[in-house]
Amino acid sequence: MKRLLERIDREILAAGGKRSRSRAVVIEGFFRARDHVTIEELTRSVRESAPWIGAATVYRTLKLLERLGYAKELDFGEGARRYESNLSPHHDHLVCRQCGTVIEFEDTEIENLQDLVTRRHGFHPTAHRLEIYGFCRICASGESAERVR
Amino acid sequence: MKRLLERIDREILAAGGKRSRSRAVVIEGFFRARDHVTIEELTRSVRESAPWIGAATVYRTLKLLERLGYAKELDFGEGARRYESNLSPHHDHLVCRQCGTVIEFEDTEIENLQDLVTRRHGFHPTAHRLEIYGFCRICASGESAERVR
DNA sequence: GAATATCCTGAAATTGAATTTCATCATCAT
DNA sequence: ATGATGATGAAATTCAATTTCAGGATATTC
Repeated sequence: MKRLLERIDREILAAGGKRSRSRAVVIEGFFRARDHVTIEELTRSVRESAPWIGAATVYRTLKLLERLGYAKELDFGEGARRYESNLSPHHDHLVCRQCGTVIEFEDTEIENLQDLVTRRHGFHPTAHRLEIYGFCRICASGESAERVR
Repeated sequence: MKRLLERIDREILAAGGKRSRSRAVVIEGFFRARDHVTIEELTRSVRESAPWIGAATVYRTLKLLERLGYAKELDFGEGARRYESNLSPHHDHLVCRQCGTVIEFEDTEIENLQDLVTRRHGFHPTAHRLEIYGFCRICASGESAERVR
């Protein structure tokens, strides 16, 4: 984690940016937070230890991390976007409409078929999004206790 | 087309709704418009023949069509949502980031693999979205003339 | 270690799509 | 015709996201 933060720091400097206390707190908070956080959730969380931090800074910092390739923006159609760290390999998402749980999965076969489709249309892909919405095992079984989010 | 509009009319009546001139214009405009329109585009278009129609009515009418199963809401991350008619069979989208062209494709193999994935996680799918972003044949070849949208 | 250019900040203002409110009008059932 | 209720357009509101702005912090140059 320390090494990661230092590396990001160096990249920001190399790109003409400067260090800042607030940004450091947000970046570390982001990597420590559970994945798929909203800006609002992350803001609330970093403010516990650094209450002066404004939401605008959190927005700005996550855009920055996205530009540097360390974060990915997600949109599960909830109104607010979510962010995940981009350290783990590519994957897609199962999103439970009841409890909000997000299950990540990886399927190289699907990816291969996607490549076939794009090739068939002479299309040059740069990114894709695949989300499957529905009910997770627990919620589908009716045991659904409470809404997590 | 006439039969379709009449059928929708009947369904609205059956559900306790009433007819209205504005709504009829919007619905017909929607099915006549090219696919994947934004509310703003559709509003502009219906106002050519019915300038009194407000944007709120277009929003409301498309939500209604969605509820009845005749329209689908799309979000290509452009800020504004798009809508497509839900008459043709299920398909996914290739979205060109240069010219905005949307290519529809259908791939039952991908769908099957998706089912496998969900089953593997005990997940009960209700919907999914798969979009591949990149550059269409024309834009990728550099001939890209102008931005259509 | 001062000077300075420039970046970063938090608060507040702004944007823009989407939704809601509200007074009025239109449509359906009787 | 009449009454009940749905639908309308304009305006107000919501809400996430972005931008503005004046002040503060940080790197760089000497």
